[in-house]
Amino acid sequence: MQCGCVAEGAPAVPGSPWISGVAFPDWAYKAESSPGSRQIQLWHFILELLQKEEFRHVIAWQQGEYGEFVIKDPDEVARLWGRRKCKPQMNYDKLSRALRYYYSKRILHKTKGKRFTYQFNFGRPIIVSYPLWGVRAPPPPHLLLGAPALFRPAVLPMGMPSELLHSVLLAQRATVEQLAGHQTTQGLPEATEDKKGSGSGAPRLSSLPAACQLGPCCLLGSPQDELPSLASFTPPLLPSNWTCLSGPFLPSVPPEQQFPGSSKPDTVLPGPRCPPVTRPFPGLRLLAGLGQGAGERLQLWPLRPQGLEVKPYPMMGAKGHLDPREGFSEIHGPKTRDKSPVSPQLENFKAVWPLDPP
DNA sequence: TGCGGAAGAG
DNA sequence: CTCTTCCGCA
Repeated sequence: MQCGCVAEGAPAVPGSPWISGVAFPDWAYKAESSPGSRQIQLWHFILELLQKEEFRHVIAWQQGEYGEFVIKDPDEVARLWGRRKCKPQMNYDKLSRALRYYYSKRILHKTKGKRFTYQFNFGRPIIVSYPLWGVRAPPPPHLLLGAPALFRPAVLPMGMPSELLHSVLLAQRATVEQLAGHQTTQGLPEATEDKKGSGSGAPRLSSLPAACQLGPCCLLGSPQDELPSLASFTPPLLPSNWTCLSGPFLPSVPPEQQFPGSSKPDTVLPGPRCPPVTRPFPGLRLLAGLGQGAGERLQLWPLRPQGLEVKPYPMMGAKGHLDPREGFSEIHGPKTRDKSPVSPQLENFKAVWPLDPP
């Protein structure tokens, strides 16, 4: 940002029509996720573009698969990226090389057979919190259900950095809003505090109340209070198979599988799994011992919309290393989504927020 | 088109 | 560490 070749194509510019009037939040540039100061990472950038309507002709989410996006205009994306990074010589060849590095980091993988199509590794679904539906101005559920292809459940990868998480949610919400023609005015993840990213090792989602840091996930009583920045998120469809937790609960998630920025050790304490549920999510059943159990995988089985089929999580090699695609578990969205029942009780749904893995 | 090694910059 | 740049290979 000092080279003067910033902006343009850089959504971070103030005043840009960010989905909710908020320029790309600070957290996207946090040192934790970006080496050496606030250098934006490519995947951040990609997400940025994906969120902006004006780039829809250049890059866009692909309907059909979760997290899949298509680079419609490789040269343009490269140009934008180059501009952002002050690398005038940037081209798609180079950019794609960078993207390929993400394969091994399990951030992305290539959608074979589809040109310029990549997919964020939203495998290993974990629960993504849904602050109350409609806490502020989010579109009503039916909107979500009405546009199935556009709202894939927020299936996020274990180890996904909260930044990505935010972005994804943001993106989904963007879509939702665009679709719904909604104009929400508030509520984006403004870099809620955080400032103190404390470099590495610090738990992200620093805006979480202390209580949430006790365990890998937490139920928020009042999202808008606890997680102001997320409170107004429009929740994507509920994944049919959620694994709430990460890190300590999934012993088999070796560091190599973590996403950048989340590979730091420590911090997230095992603590009480899901803290006392004050108001249990209706229709939810907690499987896998809240208390103990080998696998220690807490799964929430929400009302499963029929048609939602879920594949079991991929196993991690004993070695702990996964092939980029290995860890990708697809959850086929409502192929036969009969927009059915996402349940009327969604409004009572409590946010279950996975802390970043250590 | 896409992949991944190698070297190097910051 | 995250790319950037080059390049050979398929």
